[in-house]
Amino acid sequence: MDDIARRAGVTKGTIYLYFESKDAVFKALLAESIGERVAASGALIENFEGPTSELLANVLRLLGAFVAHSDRVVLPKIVIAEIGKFPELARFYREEVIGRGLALWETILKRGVARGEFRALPTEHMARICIAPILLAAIWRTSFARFDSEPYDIEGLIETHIGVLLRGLAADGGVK
Amino acid sequence: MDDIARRAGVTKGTIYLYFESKDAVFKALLAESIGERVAASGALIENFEGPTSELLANVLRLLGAFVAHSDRVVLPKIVIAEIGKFPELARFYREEVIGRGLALWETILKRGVARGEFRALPTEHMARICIAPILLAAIWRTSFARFDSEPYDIEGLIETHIGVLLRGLAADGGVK
Amino acid sequence: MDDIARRAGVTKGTIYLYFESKDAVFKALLAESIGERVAASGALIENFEGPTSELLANVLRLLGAFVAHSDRVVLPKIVIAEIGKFPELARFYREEVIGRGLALWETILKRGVARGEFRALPTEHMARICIAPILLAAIWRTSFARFDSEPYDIEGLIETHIGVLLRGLAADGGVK
Amino acid sequence: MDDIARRAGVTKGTIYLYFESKDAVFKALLAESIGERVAASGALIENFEGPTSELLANVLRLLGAFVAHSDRVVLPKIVIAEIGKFPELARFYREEVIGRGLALWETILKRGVARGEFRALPTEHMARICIAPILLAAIWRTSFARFDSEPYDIEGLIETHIGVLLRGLAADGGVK
DNA sequence: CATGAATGAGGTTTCATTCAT
DNA sequence: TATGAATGAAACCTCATTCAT
Repeated sequence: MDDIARRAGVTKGTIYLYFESKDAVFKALLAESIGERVAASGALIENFEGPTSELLANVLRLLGAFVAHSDRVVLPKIVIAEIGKFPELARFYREEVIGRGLALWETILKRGVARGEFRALPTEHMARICIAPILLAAIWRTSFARFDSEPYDIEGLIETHIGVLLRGLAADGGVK
Repeated sequence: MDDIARRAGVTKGTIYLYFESKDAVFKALLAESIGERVAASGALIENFEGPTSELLANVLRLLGAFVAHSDRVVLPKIVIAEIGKFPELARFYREEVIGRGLALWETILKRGVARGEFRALPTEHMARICIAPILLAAIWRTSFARFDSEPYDIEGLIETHIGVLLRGLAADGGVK
Repeated sequence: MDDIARRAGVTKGTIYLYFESKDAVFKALLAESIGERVAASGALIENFEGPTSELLANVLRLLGAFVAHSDRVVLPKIVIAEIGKFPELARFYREEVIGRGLALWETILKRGVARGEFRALPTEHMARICIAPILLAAIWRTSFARFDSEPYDIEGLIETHIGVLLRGLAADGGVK
Repeated sequence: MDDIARRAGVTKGTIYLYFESKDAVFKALLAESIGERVAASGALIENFEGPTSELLANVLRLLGAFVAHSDRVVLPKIVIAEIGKFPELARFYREEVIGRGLALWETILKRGVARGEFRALPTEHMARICIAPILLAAIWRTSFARFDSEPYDIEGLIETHIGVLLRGLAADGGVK
């Protein structure tokens, strides 16, 4: 908390004027970070008109940019690190962030299947496979990037992921 | 440390006879957990004779089983959680575990390309894409599984991952 | 202080315009609560004309009603609770409240002795014995009453106290 | 806790090796202080053979000596002071100390009535009247004694209390 | 006069580490 | 070699007090 306070340019006590507890600070951060993002993504998905492959690539690039450049990328790491002491935080993250995120991915995947673009694969697994490299990149950037002389190319990772994924998913075998 | 000591059937003080610090305990655990695994995998890869797709699937299934059933699955989570307090641990993990793991995956992928089975894609990214769902499953099991009424089907995830990945990687477009 | 401010319908800062410190707030509260009460009691005692037993009973009933119904009953508890942090408060209470209260009781008791109604007993002790059940009731109401399903009958306590006390004090052995 | 630790000649952390919380420290202190005392008093009362007036005086003198000389006399004050922060402590004290103490006093009083020594008065009130000067003395010694040049004569208080009380309670009007 | 945001010392509690036995 | 009592720094949190507006 001292750290958070110092970065905010205030003292520890001040934080407790605005948040009830450390838990609450994280929750608010998560809610604010995710709420808008999920809403925006939901709208984007709903209104998208082109091929699902393009939609899927767009969403992945959006998330990739977030992980590559936003300060909020620390959130997954914080949640994992604090779970031991604040179990309630895990529940909240599980439901509000992961749950809603997976739901969106399932929507995308089902759209692809319905339009005859994607093969029908278990969406619960596919949603996780889509997101996994994003999570890995987030953990990478917050935990290990400091040891590398040159920054890891997250955008390159995402493009490679998109390429392999779309080919792997394609209904016609991925050939053009 | 109390916890660790209790499970080991000794007292906290005893641990410090064998390890210099908490850091050192984790390091030893990592080294022991990974050392043999990497050595075994290295040998397996070196000696494998069949198609690389089979090799890749075998390794993923091995890792999947590890994540699904071993107690050691907690290690990634512990490393992420403790990084804030023990930066040295992160460095060690980065080099000894991740570094060597990625090297092995690059070996597999290059073998596939060399044999004309896989397309030539940036191996630094592909290695991470291969491993990402494994990491996700590890974090899932250690952090969020408790909130789900029925356990998540990690083996199913791995099989789906293998299916999509091999198709996405295949040199001939993935058609059979 | 936040609590006090909220109940007063102002904010914490405002209190410090009128009082120097938390100490000062309590002191003022004590002075105001007790000052008038002691003055009134002093006058009542001075002007009373009937038997001292009646005077004593009247004063006890007055105090009993105060303890049973007034919000100010919290004062003794507050003083006891805050003494550790505000020693000056204890000194003030000792002198202004207890000292003057005991003096009044000694006046009553001496009146009874002088008029041949009461036995001559050490007034320093008798004054405390008279007041003790009142203090006990105050502490009871502010600290333990919440655990009882039905409220404790403070008026009953006072009447019993008066009965026993007058009999115990009576010069003629308490028989009528 | 720092204070407690310093007086015990250890550091704050050490206390937590033996007690779960501050609450637990108080509870243990109360239980240990009172448990034996109540048990002893219970036995004393049960086995006493003489007149109840003597029994009552003995018990009061015992308690008086405790309040006058024991360090444990701080307990009532501590309970009252900490009630705001540790409500559980109040419940425990109410039940284990006050509840059992009042029960013992009611036993004594009923014995006196049964033997024709005491008048029949509401025991719930009488028990409190018996104990009230003891409580007052305890609070006095722990909170206000420091302001007096010469120590207050607690034994004198108790003797006076006994004298007045027995006379006030006596079935025959208190005359000898 | 009044506000309310901000402070910082102090409170309880945890835990990696040490050391006499 | 092993113990386990003890430490002390650091964590989260509270609250009396201050001060720019």
